[in-house]
Amino acid sequence: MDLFLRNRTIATLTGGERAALERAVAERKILPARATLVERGDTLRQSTMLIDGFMIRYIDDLEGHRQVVAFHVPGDFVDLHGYPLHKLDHSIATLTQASIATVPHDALKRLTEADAELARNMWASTLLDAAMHREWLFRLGRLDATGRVAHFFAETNARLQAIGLSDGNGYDLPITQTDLSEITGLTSIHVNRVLRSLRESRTCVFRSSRVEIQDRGQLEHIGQFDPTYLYLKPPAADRAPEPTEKEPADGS
Amino acid sequence: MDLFLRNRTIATLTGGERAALERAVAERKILPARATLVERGDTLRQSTMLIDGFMIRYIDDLEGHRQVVAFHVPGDFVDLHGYPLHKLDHSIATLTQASIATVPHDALKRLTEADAELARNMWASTLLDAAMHREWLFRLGRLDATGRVAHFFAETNARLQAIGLSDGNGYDLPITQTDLSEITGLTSIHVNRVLRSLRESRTCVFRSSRVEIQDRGQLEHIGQFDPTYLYLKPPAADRAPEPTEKEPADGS
DNA sequence: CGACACGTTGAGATATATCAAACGTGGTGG
DNA sequence: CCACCACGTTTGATATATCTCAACGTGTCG
Repeated sequence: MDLFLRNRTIATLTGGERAALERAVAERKILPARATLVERGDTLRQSTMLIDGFMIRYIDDLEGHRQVVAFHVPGDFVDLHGYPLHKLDHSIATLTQASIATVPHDALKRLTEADAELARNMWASTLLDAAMHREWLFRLGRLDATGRVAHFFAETNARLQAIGLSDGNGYDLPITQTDLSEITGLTSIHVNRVLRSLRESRTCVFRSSRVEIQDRGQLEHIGQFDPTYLYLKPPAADRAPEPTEKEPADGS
Repeated sequence: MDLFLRNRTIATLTGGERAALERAVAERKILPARATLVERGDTLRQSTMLIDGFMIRYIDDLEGHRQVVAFHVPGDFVDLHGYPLHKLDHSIATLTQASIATVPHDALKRLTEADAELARNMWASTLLDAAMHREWLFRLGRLDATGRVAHFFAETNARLQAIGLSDGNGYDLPITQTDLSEITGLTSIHVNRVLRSLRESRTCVFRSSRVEIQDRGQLEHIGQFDPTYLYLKPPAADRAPEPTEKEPADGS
């Protein structure tokens, strides 16, 4: 029932739409940590909603080194794009133990054909992933090692805060420094040194699977973090109308 | 009327769907080279189809240095994602003079509400951009300077070949080395050195706004290029079948 | 012809990778 | 309980890729 309650990443969905999606869930499962769910090239017949835990999407290079291309938090529709695309260009795995719900693609087909508005909102939800990809491109292309790690911590802080898993000053992040290196395109050794420098500058501490942010302003400055690309909306999406800006009437 | 004929990037669209889109075009325009079309944060009421020329999407850092996050070729729907998203997280500009067609969002709304299949295909088309973003993340995160440039040349070759603007061994690419550096996350000086090394290894030559590929196998190997993420389909029935990976040049 | 954008080259600085090793810690089995 | 192991973390020394700064070349176009 409260299955998707945490889900505010898909802030684009109304309560009713979320409920419809919920009814379409075929199966719930617990996956172990560090399990591969989908391999690059696989064909999908259902999509996966992450309920609890952390998952990543990644691409391997020739030597088998991973580049992580997306990091998923509870409430994310991990591979909704698998519905229009059918076949995935990347692999999907858990980092931690994860609780998931799967939605068959034919259920999605029925839902989207019945409700064009829902369809567009699901479309938008996959586009948020694309926006995040772009910001990651910026991170890898324009930031130095410290900036990349800071940016990831700041981004994750904002995302987790939106779902109530961070108070803005710290959050649990049960991943290794090697995971961080695969996210930031660095070596794990260098990540370790970056972490030390962030610690010594009293910016933030990553230790025992937890990020403690001591100076959020500085962290976000080092990472040149500007959260607009997350398209986060104020938490109570199904209560208050969005106070962001007046919508151009849609012509409906 | 041959407006979208080149368009094979949206290989997901049928002829009829493409025609419907074509009828929705409100305006055609010629943009000058190096003109900004959309600024990060702008709200969109129409989307832009690129008919001729090259465009980019980019994000600026604090010092105003660009990271290019997407490179667009004729036939691309440059900002279709602006329809569900409304507001863009990045800027859009031309590199060369460009001919474009604009489609109002309310026309898209009508089309997608009338035809769920078309809606899903347009959705898929934006997901191809996301797939490209992911490959670019791989490029920036896991490849060295030579690999990044080689990967971009190989990718662009494949994309242009799909729309008949490359014969597989060379194509016009009227961009500067500085543009290349903003795409690959390098300095223009280093790009210059990489280009020399590609030239001296008889892999490919970039000169006078043209890429000449001397050893496609090696180029793709250096760039670890695997085109599956482009989701290219064999170019319909009206053209010659694509030479698959079984090429006479045995490469490596 | 001169101006300006773009390309090329060199020398030195710096960030990050690589290699090697030690350290801590939680879990496991004897 | 200890011994030990696997895994992740930390540190040091060195190598190397890329950047930075500076200068010079080259083509194009008014």
